[in-house]
Amino acid sequence: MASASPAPPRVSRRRRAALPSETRFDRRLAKILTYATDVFYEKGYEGASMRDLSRASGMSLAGMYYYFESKEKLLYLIQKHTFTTIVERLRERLKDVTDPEQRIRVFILNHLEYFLANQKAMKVLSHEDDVLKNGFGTEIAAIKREYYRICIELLDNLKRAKGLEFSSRIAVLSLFGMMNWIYTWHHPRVDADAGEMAEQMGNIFLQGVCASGKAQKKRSAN
Amino acid sequence: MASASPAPPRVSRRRRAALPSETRFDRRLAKILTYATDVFYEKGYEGASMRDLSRASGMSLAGMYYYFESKEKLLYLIQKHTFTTIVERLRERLKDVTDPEQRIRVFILNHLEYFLANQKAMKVLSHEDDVLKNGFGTEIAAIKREYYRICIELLDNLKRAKGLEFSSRIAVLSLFGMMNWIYTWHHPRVDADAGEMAEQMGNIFLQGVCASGKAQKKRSAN
DNA sequence: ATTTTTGTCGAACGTTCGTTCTAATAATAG
DNA sequence: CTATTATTAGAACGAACGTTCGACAAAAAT
Repeated sequence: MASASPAPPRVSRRRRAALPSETRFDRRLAKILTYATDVFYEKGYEGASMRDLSRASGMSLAGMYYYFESKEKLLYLIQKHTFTTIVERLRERLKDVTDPEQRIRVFILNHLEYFLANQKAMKVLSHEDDVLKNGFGTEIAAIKREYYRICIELLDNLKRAKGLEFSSRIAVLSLFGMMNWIYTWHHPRVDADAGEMAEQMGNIFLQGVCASGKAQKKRSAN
Repeated sequence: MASASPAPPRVSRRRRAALPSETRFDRRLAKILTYATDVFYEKGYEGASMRDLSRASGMSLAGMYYYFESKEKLLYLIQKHTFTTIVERLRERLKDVTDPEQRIRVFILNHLEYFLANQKAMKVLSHEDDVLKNGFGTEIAAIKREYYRICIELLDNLKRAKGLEFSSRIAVLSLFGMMNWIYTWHHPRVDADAGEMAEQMGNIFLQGVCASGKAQKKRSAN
């Protein structure tokens, strides 16, 4: 498996890379990724076998390996695509907003909207956080760190604008916890949609950090 | 494997259930549970093999099955013990406090203190949430629902006492998210201890729900 | 001292795992 | 219509899986 395998014939990947920019290969691979996401969502990465994945995709076990070289790479592709997309969309949305508080609300809304619209993929991203090894793992970790950085900066801006004082790290990670935990309990039938959820979590979080950040020393309140 | 196996000799479990109330068997089993928790923490339930567990326990593969009848039962024992203990301690602590806000702070402190003192077990409880099937699964789910109920009641009391209005469900599950997510990021060397963490998360959450629950209709704030 | 019980182990069971070989088909091009 | 390339599948690989068996040592009871 490791070292230099003597056979380079496989791994053609992109056809001629010419015009259509989305080859049949790419489209089929994307389909497989979707089916695989379903299976990983239901059984977890370790619990899902390649045979489960092939059955769900309607493709033979061997046929799968024409599209990707290992189960681990498959998980990597899912995570990379999901995470890249959510960061992309966030950057787009942040362009329109300047108010520090609103920018945080945009962050929360973007996260929850994408999370609930792609719940399965986001569970696979959140839950199978530390299963990728070596190169794959570090690449996903880098995107994660970047996403974290963005949120920290948004919060630091709010602190500066409002003269607040609190630990950005704990606040941000608490916020991530609130949002990411959703995959364990949200049911579209009974729970509110992303907009409503973002409103409420935004309220709790923003009023929380604003109020608690104001009092340098503890106040007895009333 | 299924059906009525002809051999009833195994499954003696508790020795004579008499005086010492903690037999050698129980003590050895508890040790194994601790080692197993470490392994599940590192590799996940599906990713950890019985051979991994036997190696960590310093006991032969076959020897393990003298103490429990399956890998799933082992996970069940870990989760049950962990969850039961945290609820027990909570009940004890709540006896001393009557103020609704303080009771919620007690809840948070109890959760975080136990979480950080037993981080591995708590990850195994949080992360391997839906892997137990049938009887095992429903029993753990029942404790979880009970724990959730307690928290909802604490929050409803606060709402009544302060005349607040917000969704208890979203608030509680947000709080659980904040707290449980810790297992993904908390490092004892760099992050604060449970008391400090409970203080800060308690601030964010309580000020958050209090402030956001006061305004029935949205205010433009400033 | 010997029987019974309690604890432990090496070896193996049958099954499933991720992956690969080989060869046959479908699509595309000349 | 052939040559070529992209795509699929059957069968098998060795390794690892959870679990069980039967024999055996240590401890406790008689």
